Amino acid sequence: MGRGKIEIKKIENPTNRQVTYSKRRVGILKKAKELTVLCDAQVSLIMFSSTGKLADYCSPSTDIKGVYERYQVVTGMDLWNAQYERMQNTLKHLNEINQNLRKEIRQRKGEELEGMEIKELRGLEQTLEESLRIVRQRKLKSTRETYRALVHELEMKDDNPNYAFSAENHNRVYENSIPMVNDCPQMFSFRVVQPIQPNLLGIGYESHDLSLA
Amino acid sequence: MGRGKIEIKKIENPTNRQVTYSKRRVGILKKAKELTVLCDAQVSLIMFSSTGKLADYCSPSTDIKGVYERYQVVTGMDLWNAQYERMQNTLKHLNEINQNLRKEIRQRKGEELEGMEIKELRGLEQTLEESLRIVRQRKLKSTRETYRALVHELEMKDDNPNYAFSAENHNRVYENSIPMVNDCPQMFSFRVVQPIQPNLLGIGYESHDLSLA
DNA sequence: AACTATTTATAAGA
DNA sequence: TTCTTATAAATAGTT
Repeated sequence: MGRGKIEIKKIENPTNRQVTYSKRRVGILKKAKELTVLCDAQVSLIMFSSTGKLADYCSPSTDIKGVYERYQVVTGMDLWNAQYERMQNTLKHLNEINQNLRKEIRQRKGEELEGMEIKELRGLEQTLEESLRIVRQRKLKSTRETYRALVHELEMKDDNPNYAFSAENHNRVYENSIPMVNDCPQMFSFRVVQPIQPNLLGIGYESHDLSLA
Repeated sequence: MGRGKIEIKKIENPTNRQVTYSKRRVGILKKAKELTVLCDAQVSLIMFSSTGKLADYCSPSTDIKGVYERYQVVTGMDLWNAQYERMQNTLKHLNEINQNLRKEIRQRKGEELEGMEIKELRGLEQTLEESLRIVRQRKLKSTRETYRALVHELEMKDDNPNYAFSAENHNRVYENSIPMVNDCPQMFSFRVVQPIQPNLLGIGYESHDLSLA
């Protein structure tokens, strides 16, 4: 496409080469843009001249990073460094650990006991018994403290008739946190931490029966 | 350059668009190759069709990785950070999940009950009771099965005096499944499963007391 | 950088 | 898809 046909081989004259590069660079960039628009394609074109000058084009729907990432996904090519691989391994490892933790929880819930030997079952039974003992102890302690707080409050009311023990007050006091006049209040303040993914991070001990013990 | 001039805008007819893409893809690839050869340039061309199909060219003097590294050097752009940050977030997230799973396990063990409200304690108590019930049921089932196996073996011995009830035989039969003649755990071998990373992956129900139940 | 003869790319049709 | 072909577009050599 010119005054004469040329052979496709390196142009030895540097000036001619540079001139041809300039012309063709414009041409191919135009082609890339047209392809993007006409055909709704994603195109990334990067060129370095023999003198090292950079010219590039990238479809507006994305950027170099995006194209690069997509390219590596499609080709499965490892474009990233050792650090990336290390991170992937860590990621994989953490996932395995989490799977195992989930399994332990399921077993502690009495699910998925099929593969367990009797010795393991006995060990699990013992830890559950111990846990239950501790939790009951704790619950008892909590209950006693709440009771003491209530008694204390009633005593204050008796001692001081001006003390407002209204229904509102009562509700407010017992609704979320229970102030311990003579004990540790932080025990009852419960901060709800918003999990990033509730279904993954949540810890729930669903109460089967909410009536008082 | 065709039977008629076309406007450079998206070709709405999908078939035409695909056909044009195919033709122009060939054309631009040819241009890229020619530019490489004629002008001794480094060219990287990556194209995704609107259907997601990849086509690419890269000068033989380098590869995609090399071109992008060079691009990075010249532009000062960090192509890795986006991906790296995303992975770091995933890592962080997995770690949070991990922490929460560990916390749930600790609480199911009766540890770290300090921050819990009485309602939660009651829920935990109930789930532990339920778990314990299931585990005991399972243990009982295991025990019965082992007992039946033992009885069966003894019957075979009675019926057939030639049946070898040697020490070896005995060990083989009772090595993994546990015969409960009088519920004697230390009698049996305890297989320790080596975790991949003991401190991270192991599931252990450490028996607090190995004396007979 | 412009010009323009010529080659090349490709749009439309088969 | 592939081939054909008229025509548009790109560009080699020139100025």
